[in-house]
Formats: sequence, C-alpha cells, structure tokens
Amino acid sequence: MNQTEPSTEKILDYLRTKGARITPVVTYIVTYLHQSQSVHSPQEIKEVLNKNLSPNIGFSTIYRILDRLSNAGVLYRMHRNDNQTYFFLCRNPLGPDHHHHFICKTCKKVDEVPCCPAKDFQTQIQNTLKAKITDHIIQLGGLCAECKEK
Amino acid sequence: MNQTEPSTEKILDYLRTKGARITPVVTYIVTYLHQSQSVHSPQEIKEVLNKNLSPNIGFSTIYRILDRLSNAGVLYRMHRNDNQTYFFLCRNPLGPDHHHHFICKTCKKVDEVPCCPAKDFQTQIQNTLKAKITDHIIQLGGLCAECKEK
DNA sequence: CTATATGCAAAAACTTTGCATAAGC
DNA sequence: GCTTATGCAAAGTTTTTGCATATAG
Repeated sequence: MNQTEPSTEKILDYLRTKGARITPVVTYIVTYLHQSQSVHSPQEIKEVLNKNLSPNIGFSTIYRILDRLSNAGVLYRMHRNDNQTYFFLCRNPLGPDHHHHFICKTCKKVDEVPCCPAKDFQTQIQNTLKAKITDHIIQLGGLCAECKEK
Repeated sequence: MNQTEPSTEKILDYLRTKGARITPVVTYIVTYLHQSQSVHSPQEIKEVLNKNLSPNIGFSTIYRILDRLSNAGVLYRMHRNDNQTYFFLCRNPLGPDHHHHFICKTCKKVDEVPCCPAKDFQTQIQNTLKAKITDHIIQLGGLCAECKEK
C-alpha cells in the first residue's frame, strides 16, 4: 500500500476547496471507490448505495456525482468495449504527477504505474508524423500479483 | 501516403476469405472508412449511407456490420468519453505488426504510430507491480500536421 | 438564507433482438 | 439452393433532463 495515498478525508477536503458540497452520497461514493481500488460501473455503484445508504438513490444522482467527481479530477473514466462506462478513484488523485494505470482483468483492481513511457518516444513520434502530441492514453491490462498465482 | 496501405479491394478480398459476404452496405462502409481515415460513430455512418446508398438502411444493419468488421480485425473500436463508440479502419489492417494510433482532435484523422513503446518498459513495470501484463491500450492525441498550421 | 444537490418521473440516446424477406456465393 | 445479410419493428440498456423539494455551507 502506497504511503502517500491520501485518505478519504483528504479527497473530500480537496473537493470542498473546489466548491463541491459534501453530501452523504458523495461521501459514500468516494469512500467506496477509495477502499475498492477497482473499476465500477454506475450500475454497480447504485446497487451498493441502494443497499447500504438508501434505496431511493437513483441513476440521475449517481451520474451527476460521477460527472462532478470526474471533472474535479478525482475519478477516472474508462471503457471496456461493453458499452459501459467504468469509474475508479486512482490511488493518488491529488498528486501532480503524471502516471498511468494497470487493470487486472480478473479482479478489476487498479494499480498505479509510476512512470510514463510516452515522454521518451513522444518527440520521436512527433517528428515522424509531423504532428503535435498533446495527450495520450496508456492503459495496461493483465493479471495482478494475487490473481497471477491462481 | 503509405505505399503498403492495402486498397479497398484487398480488404474486401480478405473479408471474403474469412467467409463474410460482400454486400453493397459492407462495400460502402469499408470504402468510406478507408478513404476517410478518421473515426466515425454509427450515427455518422448511418447518415452517409442513407444519403448516398439507401435511406432504408437502419441501425441494426450498421451495428451488425460494424461488429463483424471489428471481429474480423478490419475495424478498430474506440471511445472518446462521450458515451459513443467510434470506429475506424486502420491504414494497415491486414498487417501482422503491432502498432498504435494517433488521433487528431480537430479533424479526427487517424495516423499509425509505427513503434510500440510498451515493449521496452513492460518488463520493468511487471517487476515493480509483480503483475503479468498481457495487453495494453496506447492512444495518442493532438494536432496533425495539417491542423497544426492553423 | 442562498445556492447547489437530490429524488422522481419522463425522455432521449444508444444498442440489441426477432423474424420475414432478400440476396451473396 | 443453401446460408447468411438486410430491413423493419420492437424492446432493452444506458444516460440525460426538468422540476419541485431538501439540504450543505
């Protein structure tokens, strides 16, 4: 476990500084995703909230919160070619450091990849394509340490 | 323009060898995506087909063809965080070589990135995470040579 | 107290499915 | 001719929107 990983409270404080209101649903979603460290669909999140917080929470609330948290940079959005959006809270959402993610295809846990290989080859590619590269998506998949054993 | 880029006919022939039937809609979609070299949503593709081939072509046909072409490895699927799937025909769909793509955020043209940076750092990451990396998504974005000028 | 978030209902957007007909090989 | 693709209609999923009420700061 990463020592520099912020607590749920730190993330909520950060959201407060951005003007967001910390409601029970927001708190629950942040806590849940923070503890899980896996990717989750809005459907999965709704089930957990309905079971543990209130059966009245609907998709509109959930989608709106997931949007706000993504825009605030606290959540990441990803797709898995099944027409569903998945969200996860990365281990170090408040840090300024650029990094990428590894997702276990068995347990869906997300690990932070501390380095970025793009830096090195970006210049080279730019020259070849004569283009300007402004962003990149790098996502690794495979089996995490635990799932690898089985 | 890449000299090794296959013609529309080569792609259709390849599909034939895989047992696919080359209907007018299939031909049109392959030709269109081949010439465009940009990413397109099913909605955009439907509009073009309805305007130029037949107004009766519906989403069911389009989605089914896009599925078949993706499964045959001729089309690539991608997402852009707007809850839509986009498709593109990569320049060298029949080649065995592993490569990645650069997408211009202005004109949506797709360029092939001939090298793969993952090879080099994959081993290192595997050791750090103690995981087994089996696949990766690398997608570059920015401004292509033409759009950069403006 | 004021501005923003929630809950509910309804709609919009996207994608899939079933079945009769058409058409590729 | 046999088998797969198409067109149409309908339904299934996922996501967004409007508005009255509730609530965080």
